[in-house]
Amino acid sequence: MTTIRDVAKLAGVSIATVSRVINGEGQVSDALVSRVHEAVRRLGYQPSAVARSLKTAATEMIGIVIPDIMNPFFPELIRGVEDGARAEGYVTLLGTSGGDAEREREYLGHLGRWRVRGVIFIPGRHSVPDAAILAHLARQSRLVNMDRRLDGFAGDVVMVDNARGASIAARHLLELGHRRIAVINLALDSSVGAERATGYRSVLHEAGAYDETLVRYGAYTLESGRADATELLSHVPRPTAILAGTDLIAFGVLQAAAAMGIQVPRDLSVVGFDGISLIEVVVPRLTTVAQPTYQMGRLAATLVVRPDAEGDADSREHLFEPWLDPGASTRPLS
Amino acid sequence: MTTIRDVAKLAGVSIATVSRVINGEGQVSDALVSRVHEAVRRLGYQPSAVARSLKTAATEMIGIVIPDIMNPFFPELIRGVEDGARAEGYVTLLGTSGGDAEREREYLGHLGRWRVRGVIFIPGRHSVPDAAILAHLARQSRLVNMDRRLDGFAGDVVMVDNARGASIAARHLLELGHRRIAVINLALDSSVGAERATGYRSVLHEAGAYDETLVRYGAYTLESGRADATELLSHVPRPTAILAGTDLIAFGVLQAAAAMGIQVPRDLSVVGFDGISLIEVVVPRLTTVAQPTYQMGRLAATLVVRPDAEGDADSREHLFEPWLDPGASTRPLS
DNA sequence: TTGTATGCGTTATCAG
DNA sequence: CTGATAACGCATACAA
Repeated sequence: MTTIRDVAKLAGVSIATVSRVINGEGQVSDALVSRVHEAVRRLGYQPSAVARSLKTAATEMIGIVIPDIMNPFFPELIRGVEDGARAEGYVTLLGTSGGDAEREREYLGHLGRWRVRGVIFIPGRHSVPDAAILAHLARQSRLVNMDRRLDGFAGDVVMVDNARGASIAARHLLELGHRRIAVINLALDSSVGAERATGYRSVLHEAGAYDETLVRYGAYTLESGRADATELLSHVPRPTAILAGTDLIAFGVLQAAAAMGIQVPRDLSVVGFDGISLIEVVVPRLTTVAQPTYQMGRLAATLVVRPDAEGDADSREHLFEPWLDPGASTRPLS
Repeated sequence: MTTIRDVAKLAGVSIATVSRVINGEGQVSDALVSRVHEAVRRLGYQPSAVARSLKTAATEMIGIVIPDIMNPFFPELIRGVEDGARAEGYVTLLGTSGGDAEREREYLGHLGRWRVRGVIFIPGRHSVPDAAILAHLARQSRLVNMDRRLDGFAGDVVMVDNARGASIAARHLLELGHRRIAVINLALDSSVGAERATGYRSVLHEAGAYDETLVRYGAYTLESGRADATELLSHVPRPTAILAGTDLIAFGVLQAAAAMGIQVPRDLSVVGFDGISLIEVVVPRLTTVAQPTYQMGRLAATLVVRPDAEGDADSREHLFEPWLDPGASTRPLS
């Protein structure tokens, strides 16, 4: 490897001057500046970020730990995070945990040893993250909790208002005249499932349309949604609408309906949650409650690298507003 | 931050001993080993990967630069890469270029300055990567080119046999009796498009079924596929089948067909390419030519961190075999 | 404006 | 077996 010393020698200056030129600090005469630049160019010199970081005790790297990159929600989130990081000159270390607490620990450990500026952490469903590890990470870097709530966590939290979103979805169906409404939600052991459950329930209950026997709790997968839907749609009388806890679950519902010869939206209205871009792909285009996934990722990254930039520094909880994104999978009850 | 010195002091040993214990090297008496471990535990000490890397001149990081993480093909690839890296104790730095040469340069620069062990590079469609940057990267780390061919590149290449895959798709339709076959392929300026084009053409041509007026070249997007399909499907007589250059394009074809009241597969057979997991979501389930995306990612990572592990070190070109993954979007011409 | 010298937290060499 | 100590490549305080 060529080092700053090689550049200095070739340019006939000291390494301090080379450093100054490269970082644009201090006053250096034009003559030396161009000689240094020339030497850098000739040697193809690239300063070592490793050495630089050791000296400055800062890395210009952030980490993100997500449960599952195959879940279409996360690529968009990552895009936001990466753009946010990039805007500040940071690069992103990615770790996918598969929801496994052991792998979460492993990645958080890596991130800590690399002394990243901060970590955006989305815990898996069953993860009981090692409190000590998190505490240590938080001490040396900024920790931002996203999407799924980490209980007992004191730092910044970025997520959508799940209860609000769920109530928007439920209200939409009620306004369309539906009353026999089934719910296929995420299991209650995740904050996402629990919060959405309260949203669905409170609105449906208020309208006298909450039927516990039509409520299911499953996993964040298409298969889970399909299975639950298949069972629910065989009830007599059949539900006229289904509230799906996520878009992926809603896709499963669409499949189940298609397989049973039930036409959406004629015979059944379906509402998803998340607003992943793939809702455009299915037929009929899914009606869903969307969240500003990309923006949330960007905010999380900004919170990590420039915490003061976000106005109300006191507010640790950044709750985003979801909105109804109407598709062709819902229509008035006829 | 707590350093190796703090640990040494608390344990009453030299920093050399602490280092030995942590890395499990050299001979250290049991007594000191446990004293060091105890001190590490008490202080919550985590060795600095930055300092370690400066000393050892190795980082245990690899980089991957992809064009677009929203393209569902890449998350699966990344999963393979990350698992492969993780298996060797490496972490993954992610960069998405948006196909922009400027951002590619930026990320490759970052990766070089971080002295990563190697880089998996998937160039964007129009990228003319700076040869000098690549050469420099290749000198200090291992460079693996994936998916889209980087011309003039001398290192390892990992990709599917595109021509073979395209010919498999074309043959499938021919065997089903189709003759009026349209092709919606990727633009020829990417190696993927060009190679698939030769596969489609040679097989169709041999069967006397190659009709240049039914061939389109577009972008890797659903919209592009939908637009081209809408136009092609208005031809008289209408094509009875469409070869789509990617699954996403095929999704666009399905949408166009649905919008025009053309039933798949009754009135139109559609074959995709890539085998992304979402083919399960659409109705009818897409017939496609699949590639071992995850495995390819794993191999690329292994090639980077342990190049000797892959038997035939002489062969630089790792071409994977695609296969037909039959769905419900194709059927015999009636 | 420029250069010299110190130290960042490790690993590894060399003595003891 | 254990401990001093010298780098690793850079940024920076201090001198000149």
